[in-house]
Formats: sequence, structure tokens, C-alpha cells
Amino acid sequence: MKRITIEDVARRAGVSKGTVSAVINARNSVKPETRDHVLEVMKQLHFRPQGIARNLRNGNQDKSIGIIIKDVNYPFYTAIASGVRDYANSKGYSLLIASSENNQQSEKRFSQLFAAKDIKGAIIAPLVEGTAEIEHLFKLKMINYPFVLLEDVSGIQANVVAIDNSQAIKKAVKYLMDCGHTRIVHFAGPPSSSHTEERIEGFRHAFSESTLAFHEDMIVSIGSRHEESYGNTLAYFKKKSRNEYPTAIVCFNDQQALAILTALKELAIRVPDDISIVGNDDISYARIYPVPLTTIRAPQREIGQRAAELLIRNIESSKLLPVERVLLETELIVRDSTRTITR
Amino acid sequence: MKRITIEDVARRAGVSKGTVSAVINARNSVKPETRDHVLEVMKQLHFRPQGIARNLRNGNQDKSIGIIIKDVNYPFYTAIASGVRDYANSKGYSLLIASSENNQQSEKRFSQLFAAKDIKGAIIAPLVEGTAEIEHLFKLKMINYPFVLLEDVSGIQANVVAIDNSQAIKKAVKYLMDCGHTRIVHFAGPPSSSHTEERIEGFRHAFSESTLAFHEDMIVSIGSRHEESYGNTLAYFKKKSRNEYPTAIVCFNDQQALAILTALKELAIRVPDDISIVGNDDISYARIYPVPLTTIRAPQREIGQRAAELLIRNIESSKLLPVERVLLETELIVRDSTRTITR
DNA sequence: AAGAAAGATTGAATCGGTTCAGAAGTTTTC
DNA sequence: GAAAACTTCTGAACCGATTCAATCTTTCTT
Repeated sequence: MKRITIEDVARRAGVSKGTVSAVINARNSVKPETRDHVLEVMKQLHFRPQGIARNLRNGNQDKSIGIIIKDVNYPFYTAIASGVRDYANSKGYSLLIASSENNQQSEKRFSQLFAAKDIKGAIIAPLVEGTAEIEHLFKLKMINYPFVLLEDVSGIQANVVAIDNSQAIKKAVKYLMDCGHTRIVHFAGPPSSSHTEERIEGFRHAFSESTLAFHEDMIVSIGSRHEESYGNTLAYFKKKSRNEYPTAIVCFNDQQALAILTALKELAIRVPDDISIVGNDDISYARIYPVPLTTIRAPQREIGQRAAELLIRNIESSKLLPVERVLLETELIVRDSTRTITR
Repeated sequence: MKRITIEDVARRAGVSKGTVSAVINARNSVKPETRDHVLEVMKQLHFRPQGIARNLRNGNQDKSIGIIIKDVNYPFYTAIASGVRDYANSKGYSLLIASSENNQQSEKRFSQLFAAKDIKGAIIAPLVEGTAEIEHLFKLKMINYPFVLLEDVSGIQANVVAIDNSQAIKKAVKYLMDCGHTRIVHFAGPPSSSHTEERIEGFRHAFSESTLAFHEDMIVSIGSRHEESYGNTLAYFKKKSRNEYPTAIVCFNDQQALAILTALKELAIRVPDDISIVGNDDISYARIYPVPLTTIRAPQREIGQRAAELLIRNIESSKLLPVERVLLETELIVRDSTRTITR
């Protein structure tokens, strides 16, 4: 089935392409009767102008940028997107959001789609193995709009705006140690995320800077999707007797923390009385969790704003700017899910 | 500053456009030395291929649809978007998300942007006054890709997938009446939303179908943005003496319900002991609200899926399909924020 | 060393619109 | 009633890539 073009309309209406174009663009240099006739023919033919052709001729005026996040349903990412949006809007850019849903195929598809649509630049929360892919895309297949990464992926030479994950976890662990906890455990995230690595790293570091000893079994991989984390938490505690329980858990993120909270409730383990919980991210709902969550706040809107600022600076610069890497500070937010231990 | 084209590269590298194109597309019909040289020149010139031109020539292969939601940070909309995404993916379409942030300008900009990018179709949660605008855009300015609306806007002749808002509120009110409540109030949403109208309508209807009398002051307009609803709730109760308090509030949506819950806590009004609260939407966090929320569930993912299904059916049909209007059923979810009244 | 085969490059046509100088037709002016 | 001034329309050129038949080079055969 062939596409109906402006030419088909022109032929059928007995006018020139130019006239049809004038009708489409509502130029008033067209006699009303002619216009109505052309409009009529367009309707008959189900004509639909192809924006891309118009855009090519007009030099692709519209200023738009894209963001690829990992999950539209996780407020952490939507908050970042809001930050991006605010800054982008103030500079006259429109933001298109794509969600990779933690799927590398999608990530790749979207970065190509952005190129096909001639987006001016993109902000990407990369999946870890995806990075090599992305670099590959950008290097070889010439999908080379400016971009900013939201994770500090090792090895890639690119603009990055992120938080210092290692520091964040350290803050959590240090705080718990200050509260007198000694049996601290880290419930780690999905192995596919670079965040997971960095956070484990930070956990280790916190111990090496303290007098407490680190053991491998303090790292428990339970994922971050609700069902998965919930199930793994249940399993973890069912394998242990009560006196083997840790007194504190440092979570991968707040989403995971909620699943843990739910599982603990089911197991009749009280928070913070029996176990203290520290989250990560401080999503907007963390404050209303069944137990309001002590967590490490990542400045989500600011991340978005800074990333947008950096991206747009790169887009609008005539020369190639040197790569930048900005790490934002996190902040410990103490709520009700942690308590001090008195010996 | 002129855009660098394939021609500039060709000239500078002393080859033809065809060769440069071959290099870009990594066709192996190019001698390695030539390729390296061209690549080098491209780097020097900061050449970046224009996807739009390529796309025009290739007949815009990529299948993508868009969705315009009102707020990326409200889980109700992201859940719908997920539903759309799932269905779209299963049919090979990519989903681009845009957030109008309740701003009509944005809504308009995005619908035009989608046209410029030659998106195949769109799903739109329209702002009420925006509807006339949208219709205008689609009728006159020829931005006429197929689209599906997520609200049943009166007057517009378009595909709609939505819930029956009036029914939903009726369910809430009936339930409260069955629980023995007589002093029921509706905290209405922002006047700019058609949802607001329909919900007020449903509230009225529920009374006219009962033995209880309706009074205008049972409708209290407090908005849905957190700060606004919170403040208005505080103000509402401060104006009243305790014996004038309603015994139940039907909320505009769950976001608003959370603000109300927060305000009531501040006022030391207990839920559900002093006042019962019924939300609307059943966003995923409603179950973990400080008081787990009794609410009317809108089948969010299903809304998304059905909308996507309808949209894609329209996109892929060769003839113009008749307009469809599907209203999905809601469901009362009873949790802890409501109680029965014993006289 | 000539002819054939394989490899590399060219360039005109193409995608579907927009633009604008100028042609054709119509109305106003004096 | 001829010139001037409008009003409508036309159609060739253009936007920036891709494609592919035709041509030019190089390598291989015998």
C-alpha cells in the first residue's frame, strides 16, 4: 500500500503541488473555493502530510532532547526526568522520555530511534553491559548526537552526571556504626546495574575504614524488583535463626527497601526494634512508607537539571567540549526505620 | 552556522557522496584506506548525519507511537504508560512519553512535535480546554495522525479509552452510605480537568439515587497538587467546629488523598475513627499509605493496553475506522481508611 | 600480456514536502 | 481602455541523505 503524497492530491484536485502545500499551511494566498476543493480531495484520499519531509526542507527547527530511563514506574527516574524537563523547557527544548525497562534491546532501539528522529541530544541511564553497546553505536554507526550518562560507567569516555554511590553507602554504614550496630548487611541490587557494583564497593570501603571486619556473606544479592526482593528477603530470614539475624540492613534502593519492609512485617520482625533499615535514593514516597524510611537522599531534580544543563551546553557549542564528569553529594535523611543500639 | 552535510565531507575527502554514504553505513565495498580517510574527515568536520533525511529516503521505517500524560510523577499515568508500552512492544512499536505537566502549551507543542517526528499515532490525556485546541490542530493544521484520548471529553468526536468516572464515584459514595455514613463530602480536583466534572457529577448522582439529600457545600474544591490540597484541607477543617465535620470524604484521586491524610494527621483527626477516606485510582503506593487507602481502582495497565490496541488498530488499518469509545469498569478496594458507623 | 573477474567509486535519480520568482488572471484607477 | 495593482497559481529548485546501474581500477588467469 503506497503512501499518499502531496502530488497525488495535486493531481486529483487538478492543481499544482505548490497550491496543495499552501492549503496545508493555511496560507491565505489560496482562493477559498480552491482551498475547500483541495481539502475535500485530501479527505477523500486520507492524505496525511509527512512531517519528516517538511522537517527536512525546513531544516529541522524543533528543539528536542530525549532521556532514556530504566523504569517509568520508579519515582527516582521520573523525578530526574522532571529536573531535566524544567531546565530543558527554560531553554526552549522539549523532552521526550523513553523507558528501557531494564532491557538492553530497548536501550539500543531508543538510542537509534532518537537518531532517526533527529533529536538534538540525549540523557541516558545506561544498563551496564549496554555501555559497550552504546559506545559501539556512537563510534561506529554514527549515531553521534551529544549525550550525558546518568551513571559513572568505568571505561567510557563520556559526559556523566551522577551521585557518588560509594560515598552514599558509606554514609549509611557509618551512620549505622555510629548507632552502635555491628551486624550490618547489604542487600545488593541486580547484577546488571553498575549502581550495584559501586554500592557493594562502598559497603566494603566503609568497613575497611572502621574497626569492624568485613565478611563476604554480608553482601546478599536480592535484586530490586518488588516480587523478587520480597521473596529473597523471606528466604534469607527463613534460613537463619533469630540470633543470627543482622541488626541492620543497608538497602540497594528505596524500592527494594519497601519490599524488604513488607517481607519483614510478614515475618513479624519489627523495624526498627529488631532490625534497622537504611534505604537509598529518597524517592518521594519514602517518607510515607509503613515505617518512614531512613535513607540516603540523591538530589534527583538536581541530577536532572545538571545533566540537562551539561547536555544543552554541548548541543549549543560550536566546538567539541571536553568531557565532564560531575558527581553530586548525597545526604543522610534520618526517619523512623533506624534506631541506636544500646549494649 | 551551516550544517555540515555529506556533501561537505565528500568534497573535502575528494570522493563522491555515494562513497561517504557507504562509509556511514559500514558497507564493505569501501577500500579500508578510503574509509579511514573519510572517517578522519568526518571527525575533523564534526560531521553528524541527519537522521531525518535518511529516514525520508528510506520511507520512515521505524514504528513509534507517543503518549502525552499530564504528570510523569503521578504513578497513575506511568502505570498507564507501562500498559501502552507492553502492548506496543508486542506489536513492534516503540513508545515515546511526553509529560505536559498540566500545561496546555506543552500539550500543544508535543502534539506538533509528534507530527514533526512522524510518529505513527498518539495517546493523549487531554487537558480540558486543550481539547478544543487539539481538535483545532487536528482539523486545520493537518496534524492528523490517529490518536486515542484517555478522557471522555464531551463534544469531541474521537477514540476514547477511559474509566467511567461517574460510576467510580458512585461506587465510593454508595459504599460509604452502606457503611452508615450520612455526612459525606467530596473533595474535588482542579477545575481544569474533565475528570473533576465527571466525578462531581457522579457524586451528585449517588445522592439523587439515595434517600439522602445533596447540598452544594458537599463539594469542596481543593485541587490535587500536594501542597495545594494539603493547605486547603487544613483551611477547611479550621473553619469548622468538630461537630460540623463530615464523617467521610470522597477524594478526587489518591494523590490528593495522601495530602488530606497528612493534613488530618496534623489536625489530630483520626482516620478512619473520626473520618473515613476513599481515594480514587488505586495507584501502587495507595496500599502503603500511612493508613492503607480504601479506594476505587482504575485498571491502569488495562487502560494503557486497550488504548494501545485501539491506536495500533487504527494505524494499521488501510481504511478509516469508525470512532470507538471504551469505558472500563472500576473496582472498590476496601482497606483501612474507612469504617462502618454504628448509630 | 590480454582478457576476465572482482573490487571500488561515481553520480544521477529519489524520498515528500516547501519556497518563491514569475506567469496568468482579475480588479482598480484615472 | 490601457496601465497599475492585486490575487491566484505554477513549477523548478531545494533540503540531506540512500541507492544502484554504470564506470573505472586492480587483481587474477592462462
